[in-house]
Amino acid sequence: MTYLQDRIIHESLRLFSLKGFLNTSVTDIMDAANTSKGGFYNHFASKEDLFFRVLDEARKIWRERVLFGLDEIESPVGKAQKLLTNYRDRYLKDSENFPGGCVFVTFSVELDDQEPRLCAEVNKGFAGLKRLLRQFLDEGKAIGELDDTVDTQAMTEMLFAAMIGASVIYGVDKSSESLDHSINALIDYLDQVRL
Amino acid sequence: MTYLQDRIIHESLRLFSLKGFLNTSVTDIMDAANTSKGGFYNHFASKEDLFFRVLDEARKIWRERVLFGLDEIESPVGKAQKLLTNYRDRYLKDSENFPGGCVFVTFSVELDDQEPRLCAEVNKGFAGLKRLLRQFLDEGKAIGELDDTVDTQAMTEMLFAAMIGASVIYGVDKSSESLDHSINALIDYLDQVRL
DNA sequence: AACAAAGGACCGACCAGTCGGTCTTGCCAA
DNA sequence: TTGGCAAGACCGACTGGTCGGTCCTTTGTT
Repeated sequence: MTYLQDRIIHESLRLFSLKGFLNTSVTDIMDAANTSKGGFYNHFASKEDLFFRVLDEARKIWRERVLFGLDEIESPVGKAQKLLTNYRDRYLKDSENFPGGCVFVTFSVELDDQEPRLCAEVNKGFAGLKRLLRQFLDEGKAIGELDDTVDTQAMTEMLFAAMIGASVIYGVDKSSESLDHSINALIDYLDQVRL
Repeated sequence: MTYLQDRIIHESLRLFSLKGFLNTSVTDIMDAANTSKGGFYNHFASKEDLFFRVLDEARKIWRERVLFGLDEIESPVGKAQKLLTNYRDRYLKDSENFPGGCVFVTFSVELDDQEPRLCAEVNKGFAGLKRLLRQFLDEGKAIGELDDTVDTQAMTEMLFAAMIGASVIYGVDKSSESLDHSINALIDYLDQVRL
């Protein structure tokens, strides 16, 4: 991984977050990374190749930010709550890497009906997050932190939907207040269902 | 409003829902509507003009679908719940007009950092929906349907975020099951906070 | 000398939008 | 009733410009 490759990937990440993949031209990226077509195509086979490399990097950053400190918490519901605050404060508000909002959401919305192969790769990440949330809730149920009657699948779908929605809204209006409110409401909700 | 204009607007609505505004070419629309460039530019000043006309039509359909039957319900919280089921069953699942999912979400995600003027128009609709949800919750509080301690603003932000998120997810995976679960969880949540 | 990195002119395809022209429609005079 | 004709709906080749990608040239390092 050379310095230039790294610069291209990170500038792409910023631009994809702002403008999406299809509407960011390779020339845009070259301008932002201060290089040229030749420089780019020496390191990347195609724009699609760049897509997958950027996606990898975005996932790495996402995990580092959102899963931070989760292993220090014992309560499964507490883990879910910590994940939510991380998601809000350490991930969505990161305007350095994601100035236009969550890049996974941008990708999935623009690619779902146009580039199914690329979108499928994005969706793997979504499935992973959903699985993780579900796991926390199921564990909470298993150790008696949540009532037996709680429908963990429905709760997972709702939490997940609200996280995605919060990211869309924050990407559009950049209002910390709305974001804080919606995530806090989710955290409070988890407190309420906790026994 | 001629027949051709109407056809162009409705085919545009479908294509914008699938591919977004920027990634749908006027030629794509002409092919779908079985007409030609000349035919199009006789009725529309520009692609941007088309955007606003399509947006108007989408809003009309949205209101007709989502607000259906609300005035027959007296309970404010019941209205919010009816709005949620309408949103799910009568709006999101309408693959005739919105085969690629909610067009407002598609617009706002792709336009927020690229076409602020167009995006601002989309956001007016979002603000309206949020105002409506907030109004139902505040009315519920006023008539004693909800506890005085309920934070209606936070609850509104959460409901709104979950609605937007559910629409993103449904647009991507077209899974009725996920959609039903997340919306049902919201409806149950409103039942739980209701006194 | 040898070779990888970087530069940028260039290619065909496609973009939004224009424009000269054709064809259909319906009105009006005889 | 019929012939003439204007309005405007519609067509599609065309324009300037941008797209992703190629390839030849130059630069820098060893």
